[in-house]
Amino acid sequence: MARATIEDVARTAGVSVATVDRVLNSRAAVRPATLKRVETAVRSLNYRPDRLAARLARGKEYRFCFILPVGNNAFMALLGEQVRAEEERLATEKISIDLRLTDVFEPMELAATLDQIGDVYDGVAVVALDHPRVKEAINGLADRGVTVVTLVSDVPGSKRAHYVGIDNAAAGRTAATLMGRYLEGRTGKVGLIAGSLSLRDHIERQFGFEQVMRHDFPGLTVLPVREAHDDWQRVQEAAAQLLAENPDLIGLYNVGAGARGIIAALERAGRQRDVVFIAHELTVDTRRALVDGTIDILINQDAGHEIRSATRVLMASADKSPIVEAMERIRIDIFIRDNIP
Amino acid sequence: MARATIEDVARTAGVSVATVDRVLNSRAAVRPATLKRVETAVRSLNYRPDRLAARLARGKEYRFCFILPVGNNAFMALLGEQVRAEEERLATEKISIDLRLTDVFEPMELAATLDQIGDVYDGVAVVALDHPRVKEAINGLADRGVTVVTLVSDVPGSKRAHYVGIDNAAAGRTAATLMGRYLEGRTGKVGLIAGSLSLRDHIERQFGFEQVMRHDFPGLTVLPVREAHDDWQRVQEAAAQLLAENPDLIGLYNVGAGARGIIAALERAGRQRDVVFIAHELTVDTRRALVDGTIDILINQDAGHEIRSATRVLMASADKSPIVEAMERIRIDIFIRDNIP
DNA sequence: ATTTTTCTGATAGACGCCTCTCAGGAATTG
DNA sequence: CAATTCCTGAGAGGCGTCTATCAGAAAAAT
Repeated sequence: MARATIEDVARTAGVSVATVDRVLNSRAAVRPATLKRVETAVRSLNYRPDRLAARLARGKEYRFCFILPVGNNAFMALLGEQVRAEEERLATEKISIDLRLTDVFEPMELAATLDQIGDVYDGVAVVALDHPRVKEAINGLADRGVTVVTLVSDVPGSKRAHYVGIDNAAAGRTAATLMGRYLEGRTGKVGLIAGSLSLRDHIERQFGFEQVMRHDFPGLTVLPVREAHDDWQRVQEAAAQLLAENPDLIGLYNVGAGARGIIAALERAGRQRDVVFIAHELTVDTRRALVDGTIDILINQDAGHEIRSATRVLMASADKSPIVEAMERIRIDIFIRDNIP
Repeated sequence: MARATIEDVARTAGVSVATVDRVLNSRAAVRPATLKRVETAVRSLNYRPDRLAARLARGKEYRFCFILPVGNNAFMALLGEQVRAEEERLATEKISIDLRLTDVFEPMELAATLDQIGDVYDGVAVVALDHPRVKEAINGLADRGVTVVTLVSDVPGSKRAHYVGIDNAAAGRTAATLMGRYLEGRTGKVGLIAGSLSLRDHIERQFGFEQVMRHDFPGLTVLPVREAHDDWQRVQEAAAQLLAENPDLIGLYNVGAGARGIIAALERAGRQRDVVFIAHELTVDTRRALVDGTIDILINQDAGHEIRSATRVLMASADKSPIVEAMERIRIDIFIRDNIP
């Protein structure tokens, strides 16, 4: 009942181990008849090479590179921490991970970083900007045989092998539905603050949010979006202004980062309780605000999960093994006071 | 820059490979002085044995057993599927998993099943009932050296190595807060239907729910819980009765399984829109009802994640390797129409 | 039928670690 | 100081797969 080995396959197929290996790893030409016999044996024994032994024998050290944005973005810092943790964890498995920081708001710089990446890496994971130049750089890497995975923000139409992140339009719709239900029966204005409208994830969230708002909650008026570049100080200014100009503001959705600024603005105005505030990403700031009641709902993507998923996908692509779809789907987490992890 | 091997450690410590091995696997007595030298070398080289090579060399096939409840419980069926999927997935890694079904509502039967489990297994994962006899059986297994992990429902105070599941009191509080916010400003009655009050997870959820309701939403009156044994037909009867007796029922929380029954009752009474309905676990039935709007909020625990987490924990315990806490924490997922996976 | 060309078998040597044996050296006891 | 017990070194063999080589067998081409 023990697992079948390559020798068992060879024996039942009546061929040598070498031939089985030739078939399995398409190493050399094998006559169709022999090929068929091997394949039959593999199936009948339900043989699948032992991953551990294979990796050991190949003796290959996988090298991956993660490219994250620089800056004082709490969520990105979290991602960075997780990359380091993953690196540490995978050190026992012949996998090394490098972490590079670059300016996300600068497509040219990001593209240059991508271009420079040598062929030392088997795979690259990048928090990307949806820009033609960046797309081109990603395609260049892919053409050179490097697996590219986009992280958090996708570049659709590029040759990236996989996108690791949430469905941002759905996240926006989620925010809208919850906002609408929390404000059920009331009328008033809802404000929106985004990082940058050149970040694909932000536009998509905004799109989803406004779509649901318009369709399902006509009593709520969505104000024009304000851009604040994911910098909490600029976010705070925008929020303060929004609050001052709209005494009847009853909802606030922070599409991007920098929730800290809104928290400060709300508390300064003393309107934490009056405004339903929905933000993204669980960080030290948002966690506290959620417990305090300043933030009513937090929409989150699990940074640790994303990093681990990205490496799993890169590994699978490196040794051509399949991935478990369900395992790699990043969920849109909803956190309220009571279910914070 | 390549990873250090056991030979490197031996060399820098000035001892033999055998001695390093003795230290690492506490195989035989080693003089304190030598031990210290080896430990220093290990640290300075940041040596950590290659997991793959170790597992290969040990050549051990791990055998785990999962014990799940029989019956027509959709969530449990899902768990079963996931066990089978995991078994398939891990076949390439020398890990075999058996699945046994037993009646959860019968402590004696469950305990008997646990007692019978031979020493063939390295680990057991069980959806347990919190009952003295069951606790005893779990302790018996643990004493025999079998790692036991409780799944979905815990048995506190037992010698289980780990609990894989959500914090059910928090889940109950989560349900209550969302219910309260959705019903903000309104007054009326809220009904509760549970599976069995001898299931620990159900009591805890109920407890959490009532706690928050009482404290934060005095305008809502929680009716006495009804038990319906997780059977959708009995659940339907209970729900129908509840609806008939309480025309001012505006909220319904299904603590256990059998949401299908409530969905049917609500639809038959034509009150899907008037009652805020919160249920647990994403299944084909609840998914549809969520999309339709009959269910307003679904609280979920990811079956796939739980099964994978359980095997990871069992494996880690088997080869004494550490686990990543964050990876094994089962989240309380909140699903609304818009973020269903 | 003979010469090529194409397949196949046998086998050895990694990969990094585990497990066990055996002999000899070191420390401990009397 | 001898006798005992305790440590340590050296090394072999194995885990399941990969990679490579080389000779010989089978098929294809001449």
